[in-house]
Parts: sequence; structure tokens; C-alpha cells
Amino acid sequence: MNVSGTNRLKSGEPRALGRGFNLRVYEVVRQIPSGNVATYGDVATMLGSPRVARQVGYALAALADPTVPWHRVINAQGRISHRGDLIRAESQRRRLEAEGIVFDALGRTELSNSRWRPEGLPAGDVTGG
DNA sequence: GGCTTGACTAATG
DNA sequence: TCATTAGCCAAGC
Repeated sequence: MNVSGTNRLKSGEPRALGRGFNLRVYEVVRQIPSGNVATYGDVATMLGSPRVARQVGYALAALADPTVPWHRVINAQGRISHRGDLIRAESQRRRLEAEGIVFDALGRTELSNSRWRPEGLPAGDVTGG
């Protein structure tokens, strides 16, 4: 059937926070400077495990802190993930555009131009610069 | 302790 | 470019 559940969270509200991992995610995301974006994998890597990219997105989904620039986190395809909530994607895109991020007609952005590359990440492409 | 869910990623057709 | 498949990990009940 469909692995992408549609009405799994019957509660309607995000799962409670207060866990270590989630807090770690927020700390990393808050380090993303304005005008830059990072992928879930990047944030996960900062946490020490690039495998937890899912948890990164999941943590942001349950985010309840306006001080966290969750909108600066997008997927590796340079696209915004909304998982059904267009409102969320719209708001995210608006915020990014306000910071200088440019989106393509397909709703994608050039990570190579605005991707956040902290000293922690093993940056590989620095051609052009 | 085990099962289910999930804002992901990479590879393939 | 989109859809499908497989993998990894954490949170919640």
C-alpha cells in the first residue's frame, strides 16, 4: 500500500519535544546564517550521523520555536519538502526569497550557490568560489 | 522491549 | 522529471 501515510497522526498535533536529539537539531539549524540553506543530510551530518536526515526533518516538523530558521532547511534536491502542507512550503519559500534565495520555475534552488558549508562539513566543491 | 511512523537520501527505470 | 525500491535512525505508544 502507501508507505506515505496520510492520516497517521490522528492526534493532529506534533509529538512532544524535550528530547536530546530534537534539541540538537535545532541548535544546528540555528547556526545557519541568513541567505544560506542547508539540507537535512547536512544537518544530520553536523549531528554526527548523516543517516538521521529523516529525524532532522521530523524534528523540524515538530518544531515549536520561532527562533529556529527551519525554513533554511531543504532536501538534497534543492526543493522544499512540505509533505502535503502547501501552506508550509509557501511560507518557507517566501522566507528564503526574502533572504536572497532564488527559486527556479520548478521550485528548486541552486544549492551550490546558497548551500551552507560550515567548517564541520567535509566541503568538496570549491571550484569557482 | 517491540512495532509503527516519518519535512530523507541514493540508485534505478 | 517522476515513481519506485532499499537503507538507516529516533520518537511515541
